[in-house]
Amino acid sequence: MPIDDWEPPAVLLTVDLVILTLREAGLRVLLIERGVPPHQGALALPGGFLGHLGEDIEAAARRELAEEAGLGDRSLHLEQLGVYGEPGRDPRGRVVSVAYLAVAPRLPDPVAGTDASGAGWHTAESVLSGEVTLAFDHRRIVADGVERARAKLEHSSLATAFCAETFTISELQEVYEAVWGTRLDPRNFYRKVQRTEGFIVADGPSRRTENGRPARLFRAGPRTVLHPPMVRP
Amino acid sequence: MPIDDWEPPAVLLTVDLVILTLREAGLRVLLIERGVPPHQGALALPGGFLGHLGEDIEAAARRELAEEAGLGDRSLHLEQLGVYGEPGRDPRGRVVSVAYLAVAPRLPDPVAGTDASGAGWHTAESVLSGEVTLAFDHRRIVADGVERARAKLEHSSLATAFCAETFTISELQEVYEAVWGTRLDPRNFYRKVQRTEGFIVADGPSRRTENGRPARLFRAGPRTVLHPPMVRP
DNA sequence: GTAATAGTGTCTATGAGACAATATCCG
DNA sequence: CGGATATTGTCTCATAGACACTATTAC
Repeated sequence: MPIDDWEPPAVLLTVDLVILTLREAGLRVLLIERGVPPHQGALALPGGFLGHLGEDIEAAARRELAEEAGLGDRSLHLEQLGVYGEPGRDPRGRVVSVAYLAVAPRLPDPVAGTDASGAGWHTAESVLSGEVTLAFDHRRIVADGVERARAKLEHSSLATAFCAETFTISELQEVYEAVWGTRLDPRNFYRKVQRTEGFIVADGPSRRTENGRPARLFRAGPRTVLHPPMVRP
Repeated sequence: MPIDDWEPPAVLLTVDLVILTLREAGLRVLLIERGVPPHQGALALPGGFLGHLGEDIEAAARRELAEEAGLGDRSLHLEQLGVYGEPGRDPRGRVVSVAYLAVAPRLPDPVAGTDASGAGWHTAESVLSGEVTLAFDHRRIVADGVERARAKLEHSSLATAFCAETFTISELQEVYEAVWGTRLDPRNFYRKVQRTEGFIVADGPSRRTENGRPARLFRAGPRTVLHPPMVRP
């Protein structure tokens, strides 16, 4: 019951980033090593406080993407994941965090000092299984981010955000297999993707050196929602 | 670039509620008439500031559900919708709002003073079309809430949250038709829902007076995610 | 009986999944 | 040529959607 001179309480706002990408062994999430208390030295998601009172929240997310992950120039997929504001989640006081999900194409190690247990790309599995311990409630945020990505692969063209500008259908299939953790039939996948109007559009005639027949190149099409959806086995 | 004595800025936190239900003419959203500036007298979503610094955000949402909507006792579906924190959205300063989506079963007029243009259940259509004007960015929040509900009807058992404890299959169908704004074939709907294991379970043998053959009664089953999903036409 | 709604049966078109077959590269 | 991957073709099964039909109430 507000009294006459009641003033609403003010909270500290942070953004946290779940940045996903694909590397050799599959789905990875970018972790940094905290340089300041609390949880100094522990692994955590990139992120930080709102820079100033007038900063837009998504702008703050993009700023942290640049500052903490070195992913400033690129225009990667970024979407809001949710708010994590449980009292007591941060010893510095009432800190409410807005989590964002970012998806980056394959790229070289972005952060410095990637020693075995330090900052860098960790497999999603190692984080979700608890093999790697994160500060705050960041493990839960990663879990929510991975689940969001898995769900959006079904109904949106998010998978193309894991790929470079142009890509082959097999590369796109690897995205689905890595994020979902399943195997898909290349032949059925091929047709399914092609028949989904506007999902991918042909680019160059073909590419590829490695081995076997060269594959055609595609790029992301105009469609962002998929009808019918890709089905998770 | 943080300087040595830099202090993170503090923001004011509010919760806003998109409370959906079904009434005669279809999908409705609960709006209140603002009693204080800014936008005094205008229609807006129920909501308000965090009560005190230690209040959990979802708890604040439930508190507002009780205080502003008179829906305290009931245990309705409540899920986080997202954060709306654009600078300038609220003239009182930097106000960041966490929006929640609530779904209520059919119930009598909950709030007082339901005059034509005042507080009460407004059709979702009138809000989305702009026929009814809302304060702040609340129209966008309603749009996001409705779209969330539409999407979740496909893949979750959210539809049962629009129904009473027990319901008939036709009543469940009315939920889908109202939220999606489409017509469905009762016969195919009937089988589809029945074949989705765990979605609904039989309750009483039958009920219903109105007209025609009495319908069997069901209640929500244990399953919350639907495989395969209900498909939006 | 008729009107009305509940519930069942059946047919068809479409898409998913299995998998054979062909194409095109490397060596 | 053989090995590898890309791409196409075909078959089968499950399901969505259309819709005839039966069942059970009120009048």
